[in-house]
Amino acid sequence: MARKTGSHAEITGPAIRAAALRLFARSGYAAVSMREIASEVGVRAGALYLYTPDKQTLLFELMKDHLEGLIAEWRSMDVLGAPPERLEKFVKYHIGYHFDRGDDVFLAYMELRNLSEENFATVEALRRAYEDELEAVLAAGQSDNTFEISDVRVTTRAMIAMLTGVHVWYRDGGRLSRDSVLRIYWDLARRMVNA
Amino acid sequence: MARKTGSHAEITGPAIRAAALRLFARSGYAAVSMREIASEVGVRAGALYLYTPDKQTLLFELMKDHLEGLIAEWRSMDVLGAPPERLEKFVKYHIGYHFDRGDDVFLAYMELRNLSEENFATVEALRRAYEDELEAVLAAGQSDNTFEISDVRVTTRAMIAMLTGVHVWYRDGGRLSRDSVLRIYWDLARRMVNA
DNA sequence: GTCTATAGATGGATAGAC
DNA sequence: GTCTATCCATCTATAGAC
Repeated sequence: MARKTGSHAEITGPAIRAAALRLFARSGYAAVSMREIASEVGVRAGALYLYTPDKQTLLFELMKDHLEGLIAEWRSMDVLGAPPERLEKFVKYHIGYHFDRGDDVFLAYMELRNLSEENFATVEALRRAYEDELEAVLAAGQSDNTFEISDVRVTTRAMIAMLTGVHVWYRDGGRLSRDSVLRIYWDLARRMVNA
Repeated sequence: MARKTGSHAEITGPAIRAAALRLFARSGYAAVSMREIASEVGVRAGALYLYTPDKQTLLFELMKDHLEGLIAEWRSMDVLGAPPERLEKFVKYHIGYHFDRGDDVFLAYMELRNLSEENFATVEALRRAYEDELEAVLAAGQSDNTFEISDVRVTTRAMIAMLTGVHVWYRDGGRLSRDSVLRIYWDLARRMVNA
């Protein structure tokens, strides 16, 4: 962790973001100090300001980059298959993302309150765009009668909440394997739309 | 809001708790100052310490009292009906509680990270006890084959997450009435267990 | 690029007057 | 029961040395 004085632009920047992500996710944005982040990286607090104009921007960019990546990656893999296949793919993609990047997902979910008004609007639009990806799948299935859904919008929100909840309890090495969890949640999602 | 100096023990105590609840839910525990709470109540910060030993205890008691009430009220109304009826009752009870006491539910859900180790253990046990109430209903339905569930524990958690998510988007006066929301979520929950 | 030092603000909590 | 005043810790962010 500790590091001697010198030039390390290539590693310090990402290290700061990684430390901030981990600490924000664990303790909450407001409860984490810049000194704490710096200490985790092995620099002094002042050095952080070479990489971010302020703490708020650090939080905002973590959330924004995460959500943009989440959406872009999904769009790159969503194909025009039948709605049930697309839904299965979405469910497993979403939960798989939680397995590997749980802190990112958690942060984007928990720290909305600590964004400035302007940053909140940007992040909220991204969250809505991601939700719309699932909603499009459900709507497609309703149109061709492979799904039976009473309210597409509410079902979308309910399903996202259900899937995101996996981060509350899942830990690697526990009672269930990742594959088991994927199977169970896909089964629940499938039933929610009568597929 | 502002109030003259004098004795107001009967109203100041509850007013402090109400203000703290609202502010903690809106901005997060760590982001709210004791001065802010006091200002909302119409007293100075020092006066708060006549009613709570410290800020941490204020948070803890809000969460603890809410969860104890949530569990006690449910236990007082859960009867030994058939599992599908009991599940319907639970779903509507849980969401109904969100409608009327959204801040309490939100707080107990979001501020776990800001509890001291000891307080966390207490609150976590209460949360688990509430989860167990739903799990008992699902397990009963699995035993008598009115439900078809692949993993009772995971289904319990998934359902709680789904139901709790209603607080993210529901607002009175929106597109859907409370009754519509209850109906839609009950339908989703019913499908999750193939009832 | 990082450090030391510090300005300037704000935080939780307490003491003592009323 | 509440207020004023304040202690002391801590915070974000900046300035200037290296």
